[in-house]
Amino acid sequence: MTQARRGPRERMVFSAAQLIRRQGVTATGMREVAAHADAPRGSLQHYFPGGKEQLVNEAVAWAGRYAGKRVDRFLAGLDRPTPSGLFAAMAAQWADEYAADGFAAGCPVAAATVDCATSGDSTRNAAATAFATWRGPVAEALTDMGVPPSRAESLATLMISALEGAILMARAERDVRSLTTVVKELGPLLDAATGP
Amino acid sequence: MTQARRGPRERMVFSAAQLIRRQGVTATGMREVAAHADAPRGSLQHYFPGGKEQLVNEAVAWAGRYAGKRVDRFLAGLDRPTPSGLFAAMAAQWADEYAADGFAAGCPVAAATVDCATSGDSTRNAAATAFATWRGPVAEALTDMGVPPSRAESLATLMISALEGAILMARAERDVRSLTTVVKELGPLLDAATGP
DNA sequence: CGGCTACTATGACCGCTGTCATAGTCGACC
DNA sequence: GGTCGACTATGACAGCGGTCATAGTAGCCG
Repeated sequence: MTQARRGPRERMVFSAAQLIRRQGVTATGMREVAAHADAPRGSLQHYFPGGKEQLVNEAVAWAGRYAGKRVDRFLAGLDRPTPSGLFAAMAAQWADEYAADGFAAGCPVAAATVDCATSGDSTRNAAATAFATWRGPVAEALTDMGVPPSRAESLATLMISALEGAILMARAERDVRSLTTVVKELGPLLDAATGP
Repeated sequence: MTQARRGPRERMVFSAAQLIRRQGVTATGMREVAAHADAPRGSLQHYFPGGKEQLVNEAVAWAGRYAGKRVDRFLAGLDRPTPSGLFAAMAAQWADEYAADGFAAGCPVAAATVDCATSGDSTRNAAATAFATWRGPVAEALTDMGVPPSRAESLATLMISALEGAILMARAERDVRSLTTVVKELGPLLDAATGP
């Protein structure tokens, strides 16, 4: 999944995303990113002349693309695609990670939003497009399942909102209960939208 | 609402919460908190011998209590209390603030979770109890409205999750659309739970 | 070989952070 | 008055932050 055989630049973006989703943006240092990526420190200013802001923005954008691609993966994994099934798969990815590796990490986009929405306008913008990049495939998948296009965007927003909030609570409580709860409660509502 | 006539200690906790919800925990400095509270710097180590961690934890706890009390306020403001009405009021508080004062601030509990869930265990714990302090009154209100106790906790979790996520997206996109969307989509589901 | 570009390697700078140490002020109480 | 406690006021410290400057290496091209 995470090929070590990638350019140092890409590795640094990836490492930045990993560290950001664990510690937040401000608490993540540039030197730390380089060390985590096994990349030379001098490459930072070479690949990211825009400084930390650029690196963070690219990490956020990467996370958005990753989340969007995952949606297609989830759809391929469902033999009988339903909205609730997709949502359950999205939440299960997080629940599985938490069960396996602990509750150390959250969503990088959320971290960037919380940490930079006020100060860094470009980062805030990167987070907005990341959410859009994520929401797009979800809404598209919903319409493919029979959800009217007018509601697909709304339901996609609801799904991502509930998921992000549940991730937050799960990390705080060190318990995946919030994730399983939102899946259980939201499932029927989502599937009901596929009817005429 | 925010009486300036309070002890310096309380003012500092309040200011800490305000700054944290704007900038995050790490980006908020102790000196900055003291200045924002018009409190002497020397009082920091006097009132908070536990250092920044203690101050942050108290700010998070304060936010949790505040959110819990707001629920009762919202209920008092509704002449005909319904689950969807409560949820709409909770979201409207944020939408109104964003419309009036801009999208600078988020939820302090979310900020603390994102910033300290990995590093600071005591702060993570404070965030967990803050969520519980918030969820309690919501679930209680739902049962009072006729929601079976078995589902009340689940729906309260769903409401807070969706709200937190919508806050996140609203800040990133500088648009309250996510807030209004989750209210619209989740309302019928919530009200349907009051039936037998 | 010379020259050029891509990348790496360090070291230094300044600013800010949380924390500690010390001295000072103020008011109440015996 | 004298003493004690609560609170305030500064200054210093050590550490880390991002960033700039400069020098170095490697490889390709002509």
